[in-house]
Amino acid sequence: MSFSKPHRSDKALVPARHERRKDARPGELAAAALDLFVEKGFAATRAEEVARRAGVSKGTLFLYFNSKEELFKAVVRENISGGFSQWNAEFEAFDGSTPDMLRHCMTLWWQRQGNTKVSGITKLMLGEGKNFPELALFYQQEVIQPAHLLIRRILQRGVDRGEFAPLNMKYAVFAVLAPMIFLQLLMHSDTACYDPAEASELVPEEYLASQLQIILAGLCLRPASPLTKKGTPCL
Amino acid sequence: MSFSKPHRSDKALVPARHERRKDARPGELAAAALDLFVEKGFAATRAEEVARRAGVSKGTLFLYFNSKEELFKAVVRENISGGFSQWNAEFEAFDGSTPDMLRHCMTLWWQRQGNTKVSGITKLMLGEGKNFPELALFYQQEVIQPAHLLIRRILQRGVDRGEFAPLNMKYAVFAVLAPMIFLQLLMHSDTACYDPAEASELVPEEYLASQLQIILAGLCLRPASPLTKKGTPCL
Amino acid sequence: MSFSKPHRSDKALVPARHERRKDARPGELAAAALDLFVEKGFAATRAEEVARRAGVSKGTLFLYFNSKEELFKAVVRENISGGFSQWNAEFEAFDGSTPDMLRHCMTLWWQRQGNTKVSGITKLMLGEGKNFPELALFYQQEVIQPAHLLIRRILQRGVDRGEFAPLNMKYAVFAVLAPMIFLQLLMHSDTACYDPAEASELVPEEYLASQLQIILAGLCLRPASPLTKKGTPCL
Amino acid sequence: MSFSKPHRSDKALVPARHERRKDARPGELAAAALDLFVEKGFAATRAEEVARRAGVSKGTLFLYFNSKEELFKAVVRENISGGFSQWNAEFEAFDGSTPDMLRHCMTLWWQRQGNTKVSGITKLMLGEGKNFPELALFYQQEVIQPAHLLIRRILQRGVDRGEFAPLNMKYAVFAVLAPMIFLQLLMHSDTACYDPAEASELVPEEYLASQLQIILAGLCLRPASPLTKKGTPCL
DNA sequence: AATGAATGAGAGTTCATTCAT
DNA sequence: CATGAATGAACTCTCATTCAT
Repeated sequence: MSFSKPHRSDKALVPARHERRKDARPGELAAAALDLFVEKGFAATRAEEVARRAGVSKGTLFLYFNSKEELFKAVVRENISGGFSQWNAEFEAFDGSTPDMLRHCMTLWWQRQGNTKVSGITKLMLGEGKNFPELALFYQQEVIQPAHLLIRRILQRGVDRGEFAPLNMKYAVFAVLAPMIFLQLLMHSDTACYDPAEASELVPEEYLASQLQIILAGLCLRPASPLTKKGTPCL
Repeated sequence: MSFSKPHRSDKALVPARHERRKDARPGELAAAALDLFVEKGFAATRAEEVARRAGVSKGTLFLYFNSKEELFKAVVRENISGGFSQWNAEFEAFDGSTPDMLRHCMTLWWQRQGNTKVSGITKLMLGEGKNFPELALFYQQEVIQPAHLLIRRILQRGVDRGEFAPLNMKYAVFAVLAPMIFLQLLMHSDTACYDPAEASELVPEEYLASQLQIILAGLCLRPASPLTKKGTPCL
Repeated sequence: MSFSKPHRSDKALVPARHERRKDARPGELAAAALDLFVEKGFAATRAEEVARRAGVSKGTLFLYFNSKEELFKAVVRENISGGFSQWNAEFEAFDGSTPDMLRHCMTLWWQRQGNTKVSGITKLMLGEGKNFPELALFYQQEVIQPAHLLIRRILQRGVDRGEFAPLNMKYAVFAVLAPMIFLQLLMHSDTACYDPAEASELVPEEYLASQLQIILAGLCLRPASPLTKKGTPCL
Repeated sequence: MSFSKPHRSDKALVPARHERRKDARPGELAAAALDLFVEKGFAATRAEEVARRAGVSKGTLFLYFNSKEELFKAVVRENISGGFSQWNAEFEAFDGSTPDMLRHCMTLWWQRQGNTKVSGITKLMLGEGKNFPELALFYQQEVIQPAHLLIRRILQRGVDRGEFAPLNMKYAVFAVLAPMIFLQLLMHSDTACYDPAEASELVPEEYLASQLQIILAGLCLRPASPLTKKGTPCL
């Protein structure tokens, strides 16, 4: 660390105004893109508008991102997949009970992502993924899989520590994910799908808590329930 | 009669090909449009492809529908809003308990619509509604409002017959709707959002049953629960 | 004449209803076409609308006229060029002075054509002729040339009878035609070009009379006037 | 300085090709559009052809003008309505007699506009105005009204200075305008309406002069003439 | 590095004309 | 004869992407 080349670190310490702009550009563009992708979707967002909102010209956008799809990937990396190392670190560091961990994660997730523009990306992928196979694949690898893995690790921890009964993992992961996805959709479905007045009746934090309670209730030895596939001893 | 040569008078019974096509066209086009709208979304579906899939030329499509938006409206009318009169008739005719009615409706809905291409329309509106305000308004009026009304009538019946406790209707309606919407989304989110293998773990019928059970459990006098807003005596 | 074949003449005497329609069709179509051509121009008039206004289907129109251009030609023939034989006959029969003849012709023309939908055809050709060379040629041959010829004959009669001085014919013909054309344009220039209130100030009959008076005043030996090209002894 | 190599600082003086084009484009496009509108009319002129004639691609046209109608408006502004401030300034500055002013204006108008492609716009509006109501309205406001106002001011000046008798303004304005409009039509009616050979017989300058003479003759107290409506004391 | 003018493939839509019935 | 369903070329306008400056 202390032996890094001087030039780069000089710049890092006292960047010229011009330089600072330059370094900031990709982030500013990705931020503008996030806004617009969430607002209009991927296909309906025009590259020029992203650039304008970031205060640069259309050409500059393509200077930093080779295509609209690359821009989208950057948005995902910066806002979602980039966070998994922290999530995983937090997982390692946590030392309470697994039900507490699950509750804690859910709360953090809600604050960091669910209750944020970022949740619009989930909705976007749901709606447009099929039309942009490369993005779908990217999202699978960068978001879906790490997320599933993380949840799986949490659940497995509960099983390993004897807090949870043995689980049909695929199903259990999904049970955790479902209410999160649903909430994200709800948050971005203004006039299109619900009378906003009615949609706003649902208090997200309470909804998450109740769903979590139900899930946790299912994470112990019980006879078959409607939530359980025939034959699976437990969630 | 059955062995007579085809007369002109048979025309009424077996319309000439020319005429039969004419009557069939709108339906064929709407069917092709449903397929493609569900597959690609509204904006990404090209009019010409709808026509081609219906076996006609681009011009023919516009012979029957003045615009792509009108085509979409026809798809909605034909597949969703047109069915509300039947739903309402069935509501009137039913004479079991209201919990039974709710279960019955859910089952029927799943067979008729949820477990069908039609459910893709819900997803489509969720994703693209904001970009097509006229369609969003149409969908609100033709689908959302009648659906909400129907559910509300069912719940109110339960209250009126003393089966359910007094309800905060807006919230209760939404509680019924939420799992239905979620399922529809799930069904049309192939590679985009979940490892299909995992998504398929969820058995829709069981999911619906379990959600219904939870809802029904909430439909009687109880103290405040996480599902209940502060102060509301019941779901 | 008396020996003509019976079949055709039977039909001519007592045409079946069906037949009568059939014979009337071309005229009805041409009449509808005249209305619409005058109202919207040639290019902007849709074949289907002509058919609808004539109470037949689009296909029927093309049964009687091979193309929109042929339809236009029929309109011209029926309403303009077909009248030249009568004009010429009247020319032969007239036996007053030539100035009187000119006045008489102008008046008749105003009643028969100028003050009529037909005048819209002149405007139409002026505006769209260049875009439809075949129609332009047809109109030249069927309308412009006969009209010029007729006027020329009238003027020549005046010269021959010693009523007019020798004329530079091309120019003189044009002097007669100009106010007629101008009036026709004015009649079909609603809101597009003049405040209708103002345009209506001009009384066509008086305008024609005054122009005629000026022209007639020019039809005798005089020194060069502004209306005369340098060197031409007279109009 | 004149022999120095081109520096960057020369840029302001001799803008780079790239930039010069940008400033020039709208004008080039409007010029090409003027040519084609006059040649073929508004509806029959294809956007792509305008672009091609201006040496750019279809997309470039719409970079500068939001629609074909906006392009037309720009043509009108650039070639006609933009000139009214100069006309009005010249009106203020002129200090000869009003008949002289009228003659002078007519001459200038002929040089600047009548004897120019621009006169084709008048013909175009006459022919197509009804089919493009928004353009008709624009033309009314930007051309017809200012033109009428200007002529009215000239005539009123004559009245105020005692050179002309009191006038029925609406009618008088129109008397001045009529020959101007007629000439413009004539100039753009090649093969469509007249044997070009014949049309060319009319010498525009002489035609204008003669018409002006007639009008001026009418601008003094006289008993009713054919040019005067019954009851109006003067033109 | 940054610009923004330029491109051109394609989208929805229109309409004269054809032809099976 | 009459129909009107069907066609497909043509039109205006959009936008991701390129590239000269």
